[in-house]
Amino acid sequence: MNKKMNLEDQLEHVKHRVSEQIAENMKSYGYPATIGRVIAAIYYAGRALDLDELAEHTGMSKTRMSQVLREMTSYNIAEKEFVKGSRKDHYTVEEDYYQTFITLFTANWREVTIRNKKIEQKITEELAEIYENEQATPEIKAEVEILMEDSKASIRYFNWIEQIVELFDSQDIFKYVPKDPIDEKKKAYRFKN
Amino acid sequence: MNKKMNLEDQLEHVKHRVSEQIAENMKSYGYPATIGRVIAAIYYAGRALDLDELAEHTGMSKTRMSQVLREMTSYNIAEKEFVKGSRKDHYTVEEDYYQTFITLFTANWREVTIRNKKIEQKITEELAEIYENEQATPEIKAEVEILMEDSKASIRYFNWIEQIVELFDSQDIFKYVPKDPIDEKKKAYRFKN
DNA sequence: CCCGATATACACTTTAAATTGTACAAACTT
DNA sequence: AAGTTTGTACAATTTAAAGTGTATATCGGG
Repeated sequence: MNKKMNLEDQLEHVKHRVSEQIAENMKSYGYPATIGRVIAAIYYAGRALDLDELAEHTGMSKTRMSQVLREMTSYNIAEKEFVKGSRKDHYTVEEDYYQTFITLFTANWREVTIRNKKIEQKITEELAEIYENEQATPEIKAEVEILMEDSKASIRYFNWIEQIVELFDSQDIFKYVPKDPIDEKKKAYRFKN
Repeated sequence: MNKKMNLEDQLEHVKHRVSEQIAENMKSYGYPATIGRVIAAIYYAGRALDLDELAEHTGMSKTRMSQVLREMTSYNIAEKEFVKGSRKDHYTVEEDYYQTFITLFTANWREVTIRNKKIEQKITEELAEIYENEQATPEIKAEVEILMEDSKASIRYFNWIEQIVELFDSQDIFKYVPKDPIDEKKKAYRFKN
């Protein structure tokens, strides 16, 4: 630790570290790190920021900010906020950690289930076609039946995933794994600013 | 769909599609797609495979197989199985979808909590140091206090994540979101082969 | 103790994802 | 209507991740 740093710089250093930490966590969620930097920037600013300000704070191009904020709004972890007298789009972000987890987790897995159910649909059709082909030998038919079973098992699994998603999305998860009581309280005045 | 394909080829085509589907899903879990191809290869083979066989089935290099299987064993979704009369390492994989989800989910989030708790530790120390510096003005101290609160909130959140991990790892999740009854039954004779 | 077989270390190549810069369209100002 | 300001499309570049090939250490069998 550089002892010559003044206290303001040390504070900035801490904030930067937190920002990188959130960025890294976004990667673990399966999303671009830049999302984390944007969240940190807006959080520390304490107000909605526009694309130029975000580019400034993150040290990235405005183009990238545009891309990332679009992605974030699509997941509902950022939203535009009207600012009087300004033509620029200003963005706020979800600041509740629990909610961000839930939102990103569910967005990811919803996508997965939709994709997989579509594929299973196609596979089922393809298998039925093979099965009904008059050239199908008993051996072939037996193998088709196994693959059909696999497909059904896969669908059952994705139904379970859907229910998991629903468990989080509905907030019911907190019934089984409660938030820390302190955070429970905070919710009450979260929108005071 | 190419009508000239014979039925065996059509079956292979379905299997290949499933393999790619699992591969794609691994990416959504945040792991390399190749893991999915390895799982599919071993599943369809119906027995433990060695690195050369896996390279053959996946069309990839043996080196890559070595890397991926090491990664998989580290997550406990693959394990070596002794095969009499062979010097090669043979691998089996976890075939239960639910369990694979749980294993990969918990591996990922455990890593995240460990990493973040370490960082919060450092940040707390750094903030304490700033706070106790005799040059710290009241404004600085006030800001440190806010950052300290943030840090504590972060730790509370990661404690919650740890509990979520435990919920899955302990299989308690199935109490709240049960498996499909059919899969529940299957468990009983899963190890018959 | 040497030989062939195996897995992997390591440096390199390829592929995919993140990021940028330029150009332009839409909306606003005068 | 000409001139700004803003956001973003699109192609190009950079960076990071996945994958390969050669070289080598390790092990078991003769």
